[in-house]
Amino acid sequence: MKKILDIITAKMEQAFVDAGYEASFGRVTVSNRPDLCEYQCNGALSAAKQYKCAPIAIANAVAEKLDKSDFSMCDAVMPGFINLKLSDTFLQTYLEEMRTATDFGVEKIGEGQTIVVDYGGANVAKPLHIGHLRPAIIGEALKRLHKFFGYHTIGDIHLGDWGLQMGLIIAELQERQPELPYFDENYTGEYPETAPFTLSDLEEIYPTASSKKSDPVFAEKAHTATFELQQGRRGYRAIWQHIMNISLPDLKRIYDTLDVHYEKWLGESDADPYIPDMVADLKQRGLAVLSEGAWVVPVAEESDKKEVPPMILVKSDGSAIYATTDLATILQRMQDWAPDKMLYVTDKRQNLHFEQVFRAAKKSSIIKAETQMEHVGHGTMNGADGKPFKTRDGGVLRLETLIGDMTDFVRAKVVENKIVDDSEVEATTAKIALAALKYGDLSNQPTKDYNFDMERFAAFEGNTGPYILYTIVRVKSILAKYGAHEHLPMQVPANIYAKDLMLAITKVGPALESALKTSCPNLICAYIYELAGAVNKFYHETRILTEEDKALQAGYISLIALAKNILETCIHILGFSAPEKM
RNA sequence: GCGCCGAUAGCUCAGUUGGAUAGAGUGACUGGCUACGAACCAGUAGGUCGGGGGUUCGAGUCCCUUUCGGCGUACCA
Repeated sequence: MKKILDIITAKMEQAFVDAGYEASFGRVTVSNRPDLCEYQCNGALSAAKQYKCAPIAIANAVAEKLDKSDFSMCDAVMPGFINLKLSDTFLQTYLEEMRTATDFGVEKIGEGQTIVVDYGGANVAKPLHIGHLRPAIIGEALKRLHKFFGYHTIGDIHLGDWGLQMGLIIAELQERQPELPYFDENYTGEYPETAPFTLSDLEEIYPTASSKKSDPVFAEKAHTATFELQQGRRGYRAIWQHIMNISLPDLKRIYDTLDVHYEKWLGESDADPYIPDMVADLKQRGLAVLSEGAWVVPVAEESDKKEVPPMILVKSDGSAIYATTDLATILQRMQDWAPDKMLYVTDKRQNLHFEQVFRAAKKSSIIKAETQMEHVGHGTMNGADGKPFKTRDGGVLRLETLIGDMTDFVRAKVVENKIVDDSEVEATTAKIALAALKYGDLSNQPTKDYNFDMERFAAFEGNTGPYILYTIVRVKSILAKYGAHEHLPMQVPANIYAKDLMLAITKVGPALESALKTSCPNLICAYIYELAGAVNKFYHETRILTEEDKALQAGYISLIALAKNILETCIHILGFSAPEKM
């Protein structure tokens, strides 16, 4: 379906042409003065300079020429705005078409294209912490948004399972249990099937090892272990496999509670087989050069305003670094899936790193010239006091703890309100808590830091996830009381609240599309908050179930059913869902 | 040093290629349930958009400058 703005703009452009002006001045926007009009055109103001005449004269001439068949109002007002209101019949027809179309008639602009969304960044052997929340939530939303627009989407967690962190664990393990066969280079037998450590051991081993990085002797051991692991040392590979076997199920379990699901559970280690040939090729083609003992790919460009350091391909100790695995991963993705677009959702501090990798990928033709590479760098989640999130003892807060705290907080309210039966408390609580957590995060611009305030996010009033859910639940309740409502046609709006709601409904396509194009899920949140507000106002001002005019009543039901479907579609994209009661 | 990002109501944030009176939420105060769910709706108060200069008929938005804060700047990820 055509977007309303496009329909009106086309008419306005024609009116500018008919009045003797350039079509480009005919751009129409949503009104910033809803008290005056629904849509507006400011083109006469900008045209005034070029045509050297009063803007109001142009506005009057254009308004005169405009095809007014779809408008109930078209006013040229000082200093030169053209104010528009849509006619009721136009709106009714448009909504009827939205109602009967697939996905509200939103154009599937991603049809036939493939996108890889890289949005996990979870490290094996390390519990997920609050730093993993944003990439998971934002990435999942962006992936679902692309899917909505028809893209073939592949979400890849890109596990951190290959770098120095693995070497650190191996080195620490060797210090603790040097007698294990994994460390005996002459050992040729089978290694035990059971790991010599548990999940909770791992969760303690890694931080301990990490804190010893400043010890040069230990650091050297860790680097050597990393190198040898990457070279394929048998015992180390066996330890690595143990770590994977223990970590992955736990990671999946937690991502499941967040309703975050990956199509691919690949990691840095899966890029490893591609590295030797890739490095040899880059060296052979002269794209990689030796510098300060390391092989690097110079990626600086003439037009750079800043200094862009070369991308390190092979460290001076011979081992791979994250840039190497990221580049090899791109190679693997191009070979296996040939995506048109790759989206990376990670902390914004990695921006330069991805700039380097993307340039190297392009320079070496690992990607095509037209392959879109985008780094969605997100900001940090801070505590309610605006300072970095810490536990009481100064440690990093585990993601599971955060989810648990939010769940406990919400459960207390659910129990207190006694809306659902005891048997449904947990399921309802989980849905509300997830909505609070995800909406609280996604309603912020991805690039900005924000403060996590549990009481504010889980508040059942204001611009929150629970408010959106509540709106949906209310409508569900009234629809259930009304009965079958799937095939009721739209009606001409009977009051101003109905018309406002209809206008809000028509904006779903544009809202989702700009969220897609800017990789900003917060635009979806802003939209559904506006839509939910329109629903609540309408609901509050209009008696629906007691309406005696049955045709009008059917129109009302059809209207709120459509609004509810849009809200549910949008929250599904955001990654949460509404309960039946709350 | 160089570069990137941010600063808007007490607090948390919007503000769509420059446009009409800078908007929400929250907190404060007030009104609305013998009406489909009051986790809702309505209203009041609260702003020299960090400071200064410039471009423009018009600047929160563009340019310059400056203050403060965060971050990045080749062998961590």
